[in-house]
Amino acid sequence: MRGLGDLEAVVMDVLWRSARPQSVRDVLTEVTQTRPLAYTTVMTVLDNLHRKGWVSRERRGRAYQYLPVSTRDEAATRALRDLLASTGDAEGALLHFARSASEGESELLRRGLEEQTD
Amino acid sequence: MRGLGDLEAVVMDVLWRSARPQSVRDVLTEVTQTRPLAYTTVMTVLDNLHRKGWVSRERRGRAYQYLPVSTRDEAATRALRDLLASTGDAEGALLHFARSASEGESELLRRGLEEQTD
DNA sequence: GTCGCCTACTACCGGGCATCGTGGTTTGCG
DNA sequence: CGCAAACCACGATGCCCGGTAGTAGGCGAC
Repeated sequence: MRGLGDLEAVVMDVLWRSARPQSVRDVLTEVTQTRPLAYTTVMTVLDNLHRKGWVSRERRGRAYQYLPVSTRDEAATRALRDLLASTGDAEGALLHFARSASEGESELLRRGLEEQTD
Repeated sequence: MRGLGDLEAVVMDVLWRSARPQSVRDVLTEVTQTRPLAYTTVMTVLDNLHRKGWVSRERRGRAYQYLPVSTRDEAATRALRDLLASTGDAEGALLHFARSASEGESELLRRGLEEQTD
């Protein structure tokens, strides 16, 4: 994801997959299944994500509970718009994307356009 | 643009805006209008872009002529797809994007879907 | 009051990018 | 022919960010 490092993305993924706010230990437990990391590493990452505005946190006893500020889809959409804006020709890019969209992509785009929430 | 540094993006922009292949000196002349840079800086950047596969080059006398490997729109579209793939839920993201598309975005998407080139 | 978990703070390293200098080679011109 | 200008290859430096973690200190449980 744009603006996130590898580990940061992994951590955000954990938060997005879980319905409830997660403590550092929760995330550590999850992430350690596939990647051995120190407690403080995960803590630092969560702190950085908080500082950068990706997650909010509230104290629960002595520990923090972290939760994403946006849903995964919202974050992705924002990233898409950022990317488009950075291309120097957002409209050309979007048009070219739609023209070259695959079957599946077209389907999703059409559906989305119909269900439009504006 | 995804995968490019600031200066690299500026240089790619110069290449994309010009119809013909550009030498280091050409790019330097252009870029120096707004940003004082050494010849070798631009040369290094172009060399890096070449190494990373963003541009190709051919010798023209003693100098290289650089030209983009893809059009701006193609590069942007590839970047969009990369980004989607990196979100962890490409379909959800795309759907959410289409649903939340602005007036102008929707217009472009519809047009693109109609003119579809597959 | 001691043990264990938590946070805050700091540190270090590697990689990527911006920036440029030097040295060497080619080429046009006098 | 000989020199200056243009060009390239290579390497060096500095900075910032992200991954990784240790240490110090607080607080709650027992």
